[in-house]
Amino acid sequence: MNATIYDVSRLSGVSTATVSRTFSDPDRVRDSTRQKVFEAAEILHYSPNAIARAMVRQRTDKIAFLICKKDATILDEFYARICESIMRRTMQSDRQLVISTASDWAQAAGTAQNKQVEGVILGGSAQADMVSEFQSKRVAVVLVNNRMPGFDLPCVLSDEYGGIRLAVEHLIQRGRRSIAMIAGRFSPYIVGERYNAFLQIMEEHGLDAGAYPVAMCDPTVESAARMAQELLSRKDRPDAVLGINDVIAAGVLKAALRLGLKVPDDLAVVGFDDSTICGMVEPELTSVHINCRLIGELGVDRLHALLNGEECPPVTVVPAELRIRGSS
Amino acid sequence: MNATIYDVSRLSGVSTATVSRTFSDPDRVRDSTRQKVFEAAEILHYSPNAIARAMVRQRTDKIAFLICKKDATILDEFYARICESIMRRTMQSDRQLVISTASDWAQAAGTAQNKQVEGVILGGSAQADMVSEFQSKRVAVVLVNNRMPGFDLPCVLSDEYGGIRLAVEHLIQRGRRSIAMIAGRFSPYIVGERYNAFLQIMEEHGLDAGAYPVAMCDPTVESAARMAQELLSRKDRPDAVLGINDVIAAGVLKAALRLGLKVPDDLAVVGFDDSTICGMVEPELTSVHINCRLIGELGVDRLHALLNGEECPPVTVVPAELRIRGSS
DNA sequence: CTGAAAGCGCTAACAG
DNA sequence: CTGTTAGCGCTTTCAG
Repeated sequence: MNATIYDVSRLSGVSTATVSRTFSDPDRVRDSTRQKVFEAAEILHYSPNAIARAMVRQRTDKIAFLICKKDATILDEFYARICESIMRRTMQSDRQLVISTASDWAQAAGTAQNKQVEGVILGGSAQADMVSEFQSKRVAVVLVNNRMPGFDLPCVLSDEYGGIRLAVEHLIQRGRRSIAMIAGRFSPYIVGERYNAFLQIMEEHGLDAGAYPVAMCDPTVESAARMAQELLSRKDRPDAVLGINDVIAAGVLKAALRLGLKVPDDLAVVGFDDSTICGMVEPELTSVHINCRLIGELGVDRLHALLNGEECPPVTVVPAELRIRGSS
Repeated sequence: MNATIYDVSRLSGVSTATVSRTFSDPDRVRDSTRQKVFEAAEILHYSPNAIARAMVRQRTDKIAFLICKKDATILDEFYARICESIMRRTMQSDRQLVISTASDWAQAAGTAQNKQVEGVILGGSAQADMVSEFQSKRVAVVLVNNRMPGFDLPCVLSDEYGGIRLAVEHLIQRGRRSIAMIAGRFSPYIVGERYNAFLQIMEEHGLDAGAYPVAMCDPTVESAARMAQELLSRKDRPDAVLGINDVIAAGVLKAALRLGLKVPDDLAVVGFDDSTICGMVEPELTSVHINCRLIGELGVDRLHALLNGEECPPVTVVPAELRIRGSS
């Protein structure tokens, strides 16, 4: 069916070994030979059979992106963005990508698919035992948007702290002084980072971060709206609310609307993630933008480095930006 | 490193051929033999090497999901949903999935990756020449959310017509009579279906679908908002607007808010797709729900059928549902 | 720099 | 129902 190395060998008049070398390491054959081989290959539409190659090399050049998250996975816009970037970047390399959920993956453990993977990018709140298992099977691991103390893994993070700083300082600059934060049950790492950053930066500016209880609601708009409605009904209501992400912030916007508060006059609202939601609501939502494309690319690059035995920085932090819109 | 078929053969005392049979078609060996083999395999942690198998079988069991869309791909929630379902379904089978964009794919044509795929699910507005090319390479093709007259391909569609009917009849039931539609430059197939359905169903109910120009805006909220603002400023403004999808409907909601119109009292708004947006806006958006999970699963099933040489219905239509919320 | 030859792990006739 | 045997297409020593 498809041309094989034998066909090329015959047509070009060199041995199959030389054809093989020509394709896997062109510098190891003489110029003129290389040319002959490539010409023959061209004519025959030959390109190496990856399966046969994988078999003899005992390598698959296959990596995986696992989203460690119970509910919505790729449906979470944030992961969808990272995923897209990882897809693109991997396509450019000569490695192959399989995308899956941590739970699906664990379930299918022992599958051929599963065993062929030489490296994984773990997104979200990966479990330590999962990482240990990969390491014991000598599968390279890179963490994205998470870190795991005690493990020697490269990780790629967005600057949560810096993002919160941008948001808080923006609100302060707009004259807001009583700023509340509403958090939600998302990835513990993310919540921890953003929440601590909030406390720290408020304090730094001499503001009382403890003036309002930092509410921990379910990660849904409705839950956030209810919580916000309560918060905004207090006589000492805040003049600004920082949502730990855009969904929460959208809930705050809803609450404001229901209570007849004008945004941003009576209340400024800022979100985090800069997702599509921001443009859908009225007024549009100010939010901290995370460079998901870059995170994805760096994740792939780190994994490739690891797989190629190259040096690899343990932590990479991607800067955040503030996108100012109508809500503040 | 890993146990091979030889190890199992030796430990269980049968030939490698029998071990092979035991794994690829258990019914073809005697009960007692099968047991012996599985026991030995268990002990050795053996499982067939997919690469070696692929090599001799000359099959890869690899399929692809290609999203045919210029801009946002997996970032489009609709495709993300279908994609997720396809991922899950494929995981359950013994085939492997690669996900890509039509453009990325075309660009990387001739790659090993690319050549290994035995079947593709094409989502969105696939080009005829792409399909022809696949067919000429004897790659099985299934269409999802699109159809291509003149090609003999199974396709899985959602019931656009039925969805629009649900939406329009719901509005009529709510007492609305002057209903306008706002469309946008999305996939020509989708726009065509939904638009024609609108005209037809309006007429069926003796309503004038031509009372308002069916606007064709850019597929962004802002563009929709502008268009809606114009439409809603007419002295004979409609009492209901049907957005061709949720983004457009969100734009209508924005316009209403800006003009001080009360939704749903002054204006009912209905969207299509039932995306996350629906819950983010205030009031929440009534929308036509599409069963993306089912579409994805059926897509995979059809492709598997094709690949297995089984009979396969040419067209499968998945019913739509209306999710009624505050905006109507 | 190039060639000959020995597999990688598995399956598929073909016999028995 | 089971064993023997000949490869699948490629890489990689080891010689030359």
